[in-house]
Amino acid sequence: MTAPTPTPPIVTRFAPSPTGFLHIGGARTALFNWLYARGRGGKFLLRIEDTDRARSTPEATEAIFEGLRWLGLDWDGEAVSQFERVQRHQSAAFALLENGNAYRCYATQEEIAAAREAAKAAGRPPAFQSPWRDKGEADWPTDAPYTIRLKAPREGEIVVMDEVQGEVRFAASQIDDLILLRSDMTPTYMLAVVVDDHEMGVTHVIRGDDHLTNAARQTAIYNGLKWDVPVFAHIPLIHGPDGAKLSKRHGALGAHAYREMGYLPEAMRNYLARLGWAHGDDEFFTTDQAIEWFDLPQVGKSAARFDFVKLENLNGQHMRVADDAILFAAATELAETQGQPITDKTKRDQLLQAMPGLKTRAKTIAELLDSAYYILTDRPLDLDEKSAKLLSDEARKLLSRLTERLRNATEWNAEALEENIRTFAEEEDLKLGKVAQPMRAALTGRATSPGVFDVLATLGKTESLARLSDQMT
RNA sequence: GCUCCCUUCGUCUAUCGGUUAGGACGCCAGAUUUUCAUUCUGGAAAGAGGGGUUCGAUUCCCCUAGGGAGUACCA
Repeated sequence: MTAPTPTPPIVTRFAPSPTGFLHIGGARTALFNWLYARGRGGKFLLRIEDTDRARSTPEATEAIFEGLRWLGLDWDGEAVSQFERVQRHQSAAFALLENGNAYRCYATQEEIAAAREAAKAAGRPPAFQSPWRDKGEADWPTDAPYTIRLKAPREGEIVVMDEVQGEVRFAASQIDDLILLRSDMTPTYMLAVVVDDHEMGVTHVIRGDDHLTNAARQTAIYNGLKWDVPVFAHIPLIHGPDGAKLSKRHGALGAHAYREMGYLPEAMRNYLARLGWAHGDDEFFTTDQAIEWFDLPQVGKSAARFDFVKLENLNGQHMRVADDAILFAAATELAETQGQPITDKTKRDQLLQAMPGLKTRAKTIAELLDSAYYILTDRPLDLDEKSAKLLSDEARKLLSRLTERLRNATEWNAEALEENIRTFAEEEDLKLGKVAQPMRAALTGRATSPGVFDVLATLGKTESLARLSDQMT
């Protein structure tokens, strides 16, 4: 079933501009590139598009690295800075000038704006048609600033072969003579991307479908340079729960935000991969499976809405099967970023020990930490409303009888304690719940918790008896 | 305005002309249970609208509507 591997190794890339954190849409684009490369023994490169000096910051670059690292999306080699490659971009522009596929344009911005207005009013495509396109050196004014524009084809059409969108055709009239080098001779994005992708050996450009029309423009540049056009795959954007473009209000948060909400990287990868891509009926899968299964033709063409509820469910499923040690590490780390590091050795041990009971009850690490409340706080416990209600006078009397009995217990593990307490309930002629609930309230300060016998076991005899006694007086 | 893309349960999706239109999340009901979860059963829930093509369309074509993207000396 697997397609024959093409001879040139596959190279994909992720090329964010460092103007903010790694948002969720970018993370998914990176994931798709990563999955595609990793599934085919290819390379996944990272390029920082920092040519906009005013908006690019080193902090943002670092945030992107961190987000990618947290998600486990490792890139090959050093990250490339686009800004540092301006000379390469310029020489490509000059090459285009020399082979007749670009020209000097002396049109001022006012002239261009006026021409655009006129075209728009006449209902024509607003693509600016420069009068300098066919002028020669003899016509050039001296000392006037100029830009270098691509001499895009005027006739025919540009066809973009896209692995996701299929064959997309653009009339040449739609593609204007885009600027390659600005009047200060700095390269534009359109040029820089083409040059960098080509020189980095990128074979597959997988990016958001907001770049689909750019693919046509860039194809014109590739053609002018006589370079092979890479395989394009324009994936649909992610929308917010309301169907509108993803904004900060919804899920357009940085990767760090998801981390702080207590999501596991493994679950994020699973959810993000599943958003806009499917492998039959598979919903819950590992990253290795995603690497094995992922392919471009299966990517859907329509935008998907970001659904936190489903993410939570998936995260819960991954937590249930995760190693206790991994969950422990994530929980202690989260506690630390919340400013409440868990330093006490006993508590750390108890947290790890209680993990099997905690992980089936939480959908996020944050929830897990919350339900580990009974481990993390010191006595005397604050009782919440429901647990206070469970501790009626009658219940307290019952508990004091039970406490006496437990004082004599020789074996302090969940199984032995369960047997012991079940016997006690029978002797009292009570259903187990009548004993378990008040006990849970005294032990945890809440009406819900992991199994009480497990709670008893993790807390240990001394602490358990102390907490029970706290409620006796 | 112009160009391009998209449209199956509320949401994410499967289906590659013939299915009782499948799965998952969420929701409802039930079972298990010391609480809460987990787990397990069952249920409600979809092909935007209109034309074609065809023996037969969710599937292919066209139109309409709705949504999205692009249209910069931003990236």
